[in-house]
Amino acid sequence: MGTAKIEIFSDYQNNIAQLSKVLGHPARVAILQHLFKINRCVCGDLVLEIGLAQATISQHLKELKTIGLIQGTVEGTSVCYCINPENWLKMKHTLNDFLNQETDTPQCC
Amino acid sequence: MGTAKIEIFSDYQNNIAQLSKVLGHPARVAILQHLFKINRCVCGDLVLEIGLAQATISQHLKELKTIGLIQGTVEGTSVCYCINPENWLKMKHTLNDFLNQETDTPQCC
DNA sequence: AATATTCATCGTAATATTGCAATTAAATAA
DNA sequence: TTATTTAATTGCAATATTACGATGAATATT
Repeated sequence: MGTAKIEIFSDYQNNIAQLSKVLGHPARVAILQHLFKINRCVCGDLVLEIGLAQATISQHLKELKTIGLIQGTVEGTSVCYCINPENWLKMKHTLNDFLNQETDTPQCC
Repeated sequence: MGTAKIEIFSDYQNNIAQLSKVLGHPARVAILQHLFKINRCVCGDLVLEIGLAQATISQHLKELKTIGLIQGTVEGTSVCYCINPENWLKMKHTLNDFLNQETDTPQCC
């Protein structure tokens, strides 16, 4: 128990859920927002920008990196992070496809 | 610890995160998909449709209902669930707004 | 070489989530 | 009334997530 039964769901359903889950924490939303806002690599100041400990930010960055939404390049002692445009676009299309579902006929309740 | 520090984030960031979180489980994605597919109220067969225990489905339905994505009407001994179109649209716009962020200039890494 | 800076990782504590069996509650059917 | 049906709730176990201090690894600076 405690684990989602992903094996009984379709790849599509698991994909939507996985992408949404990564966006399901305000710190990760804030990180992505900041990366878009400054529109370039960020070396380090994310810890100052968001008010969480360095270890915590690093953990959130890892999740964003694992799913491919951001990419990092080592620059000396620091690491530069930025949005991965292709994967962001892919996610956008996938989620849009799901969100655009519409009901043709009126609901009954 | 263990709790997200929602107080240090903006309402917007928390809203995006909250909506995404609800979509962050394949069972809830499957439920929503089914409601859209059959395009009318569902009375009961969700437990058969998804392969999870009745108590588990009920819990997921509660989360979807709490955030307003679905609504339920009592019909005798059973309850009819369907999509809440207005709230679905609101969510769609909110998430689209976030997903449509774009980088004007090329990334540096 | 010694020190400082930056970030990842480890270990740990607190809380949340997932899933189910059992029970309860409410309405209908007999 | 007494079943029967349906869905919510409760209680529990297993796992996941969040957060942070401490440590480690890599590079830069002195």
